[in-house]
Amino acid sequence: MPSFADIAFPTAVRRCFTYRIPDQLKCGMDDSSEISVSAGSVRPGMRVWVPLKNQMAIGMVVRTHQETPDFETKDIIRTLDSRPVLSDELLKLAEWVHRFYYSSLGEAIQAALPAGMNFIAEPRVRMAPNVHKPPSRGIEREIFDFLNDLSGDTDISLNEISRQWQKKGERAIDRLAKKGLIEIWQIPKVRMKPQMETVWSWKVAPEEIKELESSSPPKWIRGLQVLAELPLPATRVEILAQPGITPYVWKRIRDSGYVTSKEVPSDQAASALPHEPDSISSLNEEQASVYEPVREAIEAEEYKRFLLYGVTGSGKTEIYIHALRDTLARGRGGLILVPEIALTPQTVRRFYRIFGDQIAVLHSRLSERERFDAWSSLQKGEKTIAIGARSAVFAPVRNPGLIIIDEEHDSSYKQEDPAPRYHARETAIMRARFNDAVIMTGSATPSLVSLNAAATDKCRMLKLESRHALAELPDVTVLDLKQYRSAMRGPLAVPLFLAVEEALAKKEQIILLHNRRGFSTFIQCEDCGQVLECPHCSVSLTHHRSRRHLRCHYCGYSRLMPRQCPSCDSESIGELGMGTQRVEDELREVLPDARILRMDQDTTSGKNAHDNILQKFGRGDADILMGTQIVAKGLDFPNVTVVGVINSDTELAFPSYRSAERMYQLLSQVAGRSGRGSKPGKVFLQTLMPDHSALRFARSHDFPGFARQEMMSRKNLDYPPYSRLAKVFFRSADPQMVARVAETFTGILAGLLHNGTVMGPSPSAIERMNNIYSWEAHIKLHPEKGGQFIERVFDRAFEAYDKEKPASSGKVRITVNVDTMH
DNA sequence: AGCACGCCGACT
DNA sequence: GTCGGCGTGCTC
Repeated sequence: MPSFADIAFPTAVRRCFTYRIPDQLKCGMDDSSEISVSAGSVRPGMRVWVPLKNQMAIGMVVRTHQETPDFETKDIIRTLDSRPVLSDELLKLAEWVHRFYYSSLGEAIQAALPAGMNFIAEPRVRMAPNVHKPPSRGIEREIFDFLNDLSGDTDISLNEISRQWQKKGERAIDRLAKKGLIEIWQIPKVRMKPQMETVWSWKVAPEEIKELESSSPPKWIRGLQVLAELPLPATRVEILAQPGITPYVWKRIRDSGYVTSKEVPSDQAASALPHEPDSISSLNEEQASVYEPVREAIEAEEYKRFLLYGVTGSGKTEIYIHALRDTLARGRGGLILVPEIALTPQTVRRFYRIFGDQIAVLHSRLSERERFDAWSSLQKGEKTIAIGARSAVFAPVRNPGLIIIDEEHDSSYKQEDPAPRYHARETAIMRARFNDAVIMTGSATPSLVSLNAAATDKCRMLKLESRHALAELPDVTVLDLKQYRSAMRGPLAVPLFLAVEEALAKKEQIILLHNRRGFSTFIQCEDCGQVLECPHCSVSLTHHRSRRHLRCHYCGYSRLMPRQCPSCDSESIGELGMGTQRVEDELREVLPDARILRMDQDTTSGKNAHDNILQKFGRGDADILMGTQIVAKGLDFPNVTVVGVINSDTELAFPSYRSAERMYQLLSQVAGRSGRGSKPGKVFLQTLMPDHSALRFARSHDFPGFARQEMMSRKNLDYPPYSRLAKVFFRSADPQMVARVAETFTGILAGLLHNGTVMGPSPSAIERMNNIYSWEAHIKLHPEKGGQFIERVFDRAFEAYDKEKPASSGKVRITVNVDTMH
């Protein structure tokens, strides 16, 4: 009976393709009717090499079956893995992502595989055999000669040709292939193989060595004797480390054929971090009682969801550590997700100290090789805990029994682009369900989505009320900038300025947050009101003072600062808003003796620049750390006693239903930077809107109050968590066509869904970016509806759209973003 | 999404 | 003729 395999490809095509499994690649049944798996047999989770259209491609087997399809099938050529690289569990998770976030299955699978294992085919070219007459002229001749000069039957990647000759080269290659002068074929581009190293062992039997010795010069004999003492196989480095074996002696031993080499996978270098498993601290009374239900759930080995709500410093990490320990004790694995920005050596060290090299760290700053090795060690079961950012939700931890999501409200858990546009928190919840695992999410300012889950018993809320014994919540002062207009010292209102001076005098440290989201320094004409905008993106240009030019932060366009308004020729054009650079300059003027460290995108572009700046500040090499959002994220600086937010309102300038939530989170996080040690902290929030709810509640650290009010306003508007918001995004270089397609497609959606659930379409906030126009529509889905519903709605919409789409609408890209964060 | 194919206008 | 741009349709 023929067998078939459904195969997913890493493209945006949402459906799978069915291939025949040739007999030699089948999983047969043996006599005892147990499945006998022969090497190379096709199983789900393996990558295979198959013909697709008129070329070859790498695909992922997602299902094998006996259902003969009603169309012609092609054969699988061969498998690329000897065993599945994706477990059934992760395959199932990828399928869920594929439905729920409306991505292709291949895209979801790609997200679950480490970089370097991405399934991509590489086209190669070489001379056809027995070609004598070269093409007459032009690029064809040039490329022909180039290939002809390659020695023997050497081949070269098509990419190399494209790099040298660009598009023209690709055309020429096509023609050369048609004439039969060259051959094009593809090989699977398997970038990552396990790291290999060369080891040496005896080629001759030990008895024979004795004989050989007598006829050799004394230097070698000594070398051979030393070598005989060594346990072989050994690496070259190990061998040369022996006294008496000089590089020359080694060369002679090798060349005489006493030894032979082979390639073996190398082990990972041992980690140098401190490991003290016994340093696990016992939980205090409150932590212990909060932890109790978690412990019970871990014991029961069933799906259970917890929301750990506690301010910074209330000891959430201790609870995570205890939960992990109890999970490992039951022979199950653990998964820890943290925001990328929080994935610092400090965080890792804390877990490493207890669990040692049980932990695999999945870091964006690791090399591809290192990430692949970390991934493999989890898959092989050598490591049982994974810690990483968003994409680590797919880490191949075996039999995961516990998933931890720290700072669960953080928006970096949502992947916005490219597809799959998944939310790691929601994906982790599904993974926990599939595995009968416990999931614990934690935050000082939980997302409204999670709070709602707790209110509806989908999740149990656990509260840690008290901050660590010594640390007290800081005093928060709201400074109304309208009242301090004539009492400013540079960018600081007098009370903040005085607090900074006092801290400086006491040799304490200060953090200043200058929020730049939404707008920064822009140039406006005081006569006609014209704002200088980027000619390619409808976004205001940012003034960079140091270079006296204006720059678009989206596309990189730059121009000199004009003397006159380009629209009315008035000379009264000037700066509004304030860039971080200028705040720093003004700060230096009013605080000439303070050592100021600036941290923002401009100063943290280098690879480790971010860590370096934080380390510098941590060591006390600077008094003031000033920067954008980055400075608000979870770091412990015990000597910081004053935190100031220079402009608390800018978050609100960004149009989004989540702006208030984000603003509260930001303010509360930044407030948490103060008073982390034994000294009490002071927080100052400068604002033009002192009555805004986020500020009002932040002043009294009243997150529940803020959440209650925000929840009500969400309910009134039917926004998340009371609905699920999906964004449909339309992009094209043709402004008329985007608008038309957006109208058509949105109309279809409105016909498929209830009244009032489809909003828009409208041009995006940044209508034009890099000369691409974008429109968007938002739809509100019932929050209880799952992936099946989402898939059906959009499948139907696209089906209907295919029938009534206008001519040449193909250049409009339509993307779906379920649970979008903005 | 790619990518080939085929149609069409602009040229050595 | 032939080169290159762009719209259309397909991938088991």
